[in-house]
Amino acid sequence: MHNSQVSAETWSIAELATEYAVTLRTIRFYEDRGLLTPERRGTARVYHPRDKVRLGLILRGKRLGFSLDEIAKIVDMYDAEPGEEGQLVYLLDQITHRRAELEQRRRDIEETLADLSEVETRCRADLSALRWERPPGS
Amino acid sequence: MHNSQVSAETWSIAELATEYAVTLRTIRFYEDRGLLTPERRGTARVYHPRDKVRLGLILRGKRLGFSLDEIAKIVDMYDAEPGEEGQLVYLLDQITHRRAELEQRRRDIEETLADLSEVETRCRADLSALRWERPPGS
DNA sequence: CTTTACGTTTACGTAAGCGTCAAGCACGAA
DNA sequence: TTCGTGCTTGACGCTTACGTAAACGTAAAG
Repeated sequence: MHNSQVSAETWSIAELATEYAVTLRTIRFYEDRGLLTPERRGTARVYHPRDKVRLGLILRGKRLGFSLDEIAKIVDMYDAEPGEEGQLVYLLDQITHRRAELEQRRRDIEETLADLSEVETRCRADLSALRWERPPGS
Repeated sequence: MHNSQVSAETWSIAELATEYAVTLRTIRFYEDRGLLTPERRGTARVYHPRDKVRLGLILRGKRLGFSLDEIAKIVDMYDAEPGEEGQLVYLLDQITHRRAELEQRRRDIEETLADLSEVETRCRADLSALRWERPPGS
């Protein structure tokens, strides 16, 4: 073990890939789209904590069904420099917008979960009905 | 008004399209993928309440970021015939699966909303800081 | 030196989810 | 009959988000 001092400060592409269960291709693709900007050590990519966090955010965004373009905007909000007033106002506006979207999604999820429970109830009823007419052990 | 009696029992493709704010193309595409099966009156499509409900479910599924294939499975669960035991067991399994997915998504949403609140707080702080150093009316 | 592991770029392939014509039927009004 | 309106079926195009080779570089280990 030759890097016990600064260990876990940076990662290779393969390390990130296995940790987040994505392919190398995927990670490179995200870089291509400007979502990740790893350091280069020679030709190889070196990922810093910032990149790792961003990858996590990207994947969470994907689970939420956002497109990479949308994710780019969201993720860039996180490490935006204070900037000028107009920029800040724009950011706050974006936040309001995203929040509304997410709350709609949450409602959709609640509804769908409720529907699933209904289907499940019906399903269990059908099942026990089946087992009545054809008693256990047939 | 010549159809005041059985009105709202069936709909044309255009009616559904405007009501749900999608294009005709989209609706036909969903039919092509087996998600909708409208009646045919001559050459025209006639949509019954069942189709309308399904379209609503499809669009909700889309908002949740499911693919049409996944949506097909989900939606088909809703109006599955009682069927045999194996089928019912399969269905219950699917329900468990979907529920897990949705709950993951809900967690993702909660986290993202929390993050957004953080960014917002930081943003508002930066903003008021700016307005302090450069007092109102500059 | 050769193998092995790990990485690189370039580039074509593909499935999903429609948009966008083009060309034509059906039907009521003028 | 002709027009307009609404609907129909192809069929091609496009973007997104990668998969999948192909062909090559680099560096440590045997």
